[in-house]
Amino acid sequence: MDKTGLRQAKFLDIKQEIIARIQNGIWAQGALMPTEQELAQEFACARATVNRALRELAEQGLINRKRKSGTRVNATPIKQARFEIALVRQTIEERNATYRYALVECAQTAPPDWLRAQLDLPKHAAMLHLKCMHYADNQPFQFEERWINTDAVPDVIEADFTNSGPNEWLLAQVPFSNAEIAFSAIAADDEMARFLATPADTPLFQMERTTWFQDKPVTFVRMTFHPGYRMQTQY
Amino acid sequence: MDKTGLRQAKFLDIKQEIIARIQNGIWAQGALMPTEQELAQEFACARATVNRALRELAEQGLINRKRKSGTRVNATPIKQARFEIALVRQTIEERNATYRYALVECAQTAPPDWLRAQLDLPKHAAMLHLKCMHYADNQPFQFEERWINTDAVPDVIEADFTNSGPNEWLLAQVPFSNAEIAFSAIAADDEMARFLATPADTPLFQMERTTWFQDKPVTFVRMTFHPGYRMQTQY
DNA sequence: TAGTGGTCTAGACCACTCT
DNA sequence: GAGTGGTCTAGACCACTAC
Repeated sequence: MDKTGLRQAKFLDIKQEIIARIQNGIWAQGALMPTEQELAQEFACARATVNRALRELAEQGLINRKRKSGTRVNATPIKQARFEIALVRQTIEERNATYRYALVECAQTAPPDWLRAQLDLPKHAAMLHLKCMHYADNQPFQFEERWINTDAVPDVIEADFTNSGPNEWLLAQVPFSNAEIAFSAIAADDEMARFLATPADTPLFQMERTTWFQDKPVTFVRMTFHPGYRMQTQY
Repeated sequence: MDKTGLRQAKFLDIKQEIIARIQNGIWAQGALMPTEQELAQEFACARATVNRALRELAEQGLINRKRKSGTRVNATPIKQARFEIALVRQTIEERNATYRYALVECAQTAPPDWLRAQLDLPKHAAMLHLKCMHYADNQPFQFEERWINTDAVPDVIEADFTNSGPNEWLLAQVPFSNAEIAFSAIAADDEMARFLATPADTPLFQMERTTWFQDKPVTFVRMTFHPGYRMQTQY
């Protein structure tokens, strides 16, 4: 079907049709939908094709599937917003701005207590503590404060962060780790205010990220953005 | 197969194995991976099974697939963070706190200019303008300011928002719409400060959401959270 | 033009869970 | 017990694209 000149995968057609039926109230919220077999008959396709459409809709949170009891339209859709977390460099270059990086500070220290707790580290763990700045068209864009667990990534001691940021280095060394991320609003302290060229106590958007590699804490980073920064997405 | 006592789908095993190989550097970043056929042979399964594993890894952004050229390990993984956007009521009840709602203000007005621009509305559009509060254990949790396009949802004029919030009503009326969402940090103005029981100019976390239903703007909402609020997730 | 991933099929067996 | 979704297979054709 649908050989009308448009070539779209059949399971996408089915997804669209199902969404439309839900939006138009043909299948009400909380209501039971037809079984995969019935839908496969209606759409004249294999059950696997219907299955893929329904599986993706379930992943998006629009429907709820249970063996034996069937597929239901979710009453309160717990929708998910997806944010792409890219390198600052990419974020800036996508805005057609010139990226510039500067290392502010770099030293080996013992972690503060709150960080030891957060990363579940032993008392005398050795860490590398960094501060750096990211600029877009020479305007302050992001202030980055980072701790790296030298136990998890020994090579970091010899790494040179004068010309490129620790994030890019880490991504090359420790690919595809797990992370926990948090967004919040904070007031600029004196240091941030100076680096981000803003008055003290300005509200700033902050992103914190803790990263593990194979259950070993690797790094904690606190990225504070310039005033007015917005994080946006569709869903 | 895989009758070793563990019951996990084979495509999940394959996913894990591939992630492990990437993490251990067996397949380096940017490198070409074996074809689906070769992997199917190695894992002694159908190509469709390998396909599903690789498809999901590609969705997660770990690998990059192109017809004819093959599958590559992504060099700079644009990872995605997923946030679940639920009703305030749910968010609060999940924290085992008691939810309370209060309507502050509700009036039909013309939209301010910036909102007309944002929603692409005609000059004399009619809108419902609402302010309300959400409490957790009687502590201020979220201040909500919302505009609803009465043209898109005429029934809203007769809706009663004294006992439950407009979001719950809208979800029941306009299921599964499209939305755009933005996070930012702002300073509390006098009104917010009073409602959130905080000094003026306190940094606050704010979430703005614009919602469409079938290409028609439905509502714009600005949710401002109590001081110290953090939005968290794993990825 | 040939190789790769993208999709689809018809059928099968299994796991879960409602009754 | 029986019905539903979850997965897998072996094979097929197609679309894209590097060569």
